[in-house]
Amino acid sequence: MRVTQHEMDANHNRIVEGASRLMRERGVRSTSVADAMNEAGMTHGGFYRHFKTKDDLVVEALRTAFDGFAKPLELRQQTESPQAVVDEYKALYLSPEHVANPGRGCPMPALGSDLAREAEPVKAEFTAGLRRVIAALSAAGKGSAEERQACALREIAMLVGAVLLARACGDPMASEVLQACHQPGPTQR
Amino acid sequence: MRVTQHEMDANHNRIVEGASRLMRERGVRSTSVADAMNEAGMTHGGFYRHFKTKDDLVVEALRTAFDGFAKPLELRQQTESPQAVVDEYKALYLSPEHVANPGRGCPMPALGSDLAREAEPVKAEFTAGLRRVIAALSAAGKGSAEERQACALREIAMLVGAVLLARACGDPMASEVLQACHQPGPTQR
DNA sequence: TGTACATCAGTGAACGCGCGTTCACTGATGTAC
DNA sequence: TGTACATCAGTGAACGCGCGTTCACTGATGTAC
Repeated sequence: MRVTQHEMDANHNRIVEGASRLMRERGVRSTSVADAMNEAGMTHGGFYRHFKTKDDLVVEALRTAFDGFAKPLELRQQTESPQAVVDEYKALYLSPEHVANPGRGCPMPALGSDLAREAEPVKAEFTAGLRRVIAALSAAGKGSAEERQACALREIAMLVGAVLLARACGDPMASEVLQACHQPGPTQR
Repeated sequence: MRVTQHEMDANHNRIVEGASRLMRERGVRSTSVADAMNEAGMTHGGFYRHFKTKDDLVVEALRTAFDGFAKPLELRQQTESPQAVVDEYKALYLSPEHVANPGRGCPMPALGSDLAREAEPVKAEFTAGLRRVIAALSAAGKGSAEERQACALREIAMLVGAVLLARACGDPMASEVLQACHQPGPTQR
């Protein structure tokens, strides 16, 4: 039962978006090709009309995850002050809602440990996503471009680490982590 | 071919230590029961003389990983100043060697994303390990115990996030991340 | 615009494989005398 | 200390299951005339 080109594109997007959510929730290895297809309302057999291998899906799903998480940030950047964007991002990132809903959240803490073991194309996509977030957050602050970028990187590392720890610990430690990292204070020394 | 009690204990430790390293390198799901037993020079059939389920091995392997990584830190604490311990830990943590060798490194960035999806006993073990690291690092700095603990937590979150990002990106981004996080500067704002 | 036909998106059975777990078996260990 | 025997750590075959991938098939779509 062949479908129209337009319908096929829509199906493709549904597969990638569903897989992107499932992988952030359950992990890359624990999301099967059949899971991803069922999530899109199809059966596993048609998978290879859309992707050469499962790895291809991982790359597209990662791109989609960064898109969904970075795009709102980039849009807000056009209407708000750089510092306001950073403050809002930080509050959103460290919220209990973000910790509780990895499927709709940042792919870095959700998939980081997994993706560190994946092949080059996946890592390249991850790097591209991180660069987008750095760019969106390094407009604020003072100093040279390099200094502001390093500062943004430190901030991102802390946010990613905080959400990772909060999710791996569970309450009540999760709250302690979020609260500590929400404070504007310096890191040690 | 029954072995002595002493030999059995030694085998148990070899299984746990090997699994601890393999899991940090390949991930929890990608390290099979057979992998862990082969690593200890045995066959998979004997696994259930040592563990009730694979989950039990995960908990023990995680404890061993934290032990190997936190114990040197705690020992140094008895002979050096709190600030020196923190400085050395940070340098070690952000070193390219640590990033390149997850099997002998901190379990938090290596397994964090995985463990966030595991059951309660695993998360409890993770929390206990994190508390050990917090305790070892919160002796330095000034302010109340709560302030020093929050400060240590921010520092740990940044370190964990930095290694996670460095591993998931690969060079040259990895070097950028490590360099930025090594600077003592404040996080954003 | 209408007709004939090649294309191909999606289906569901099948493949070989590795997984966690179970089990009958082996033979050295530990124990009771 | 020596003997007889129950225990049980480790082996390797086997289990049911889900995985990624392949493939013959279906029938609506897109195209050539």
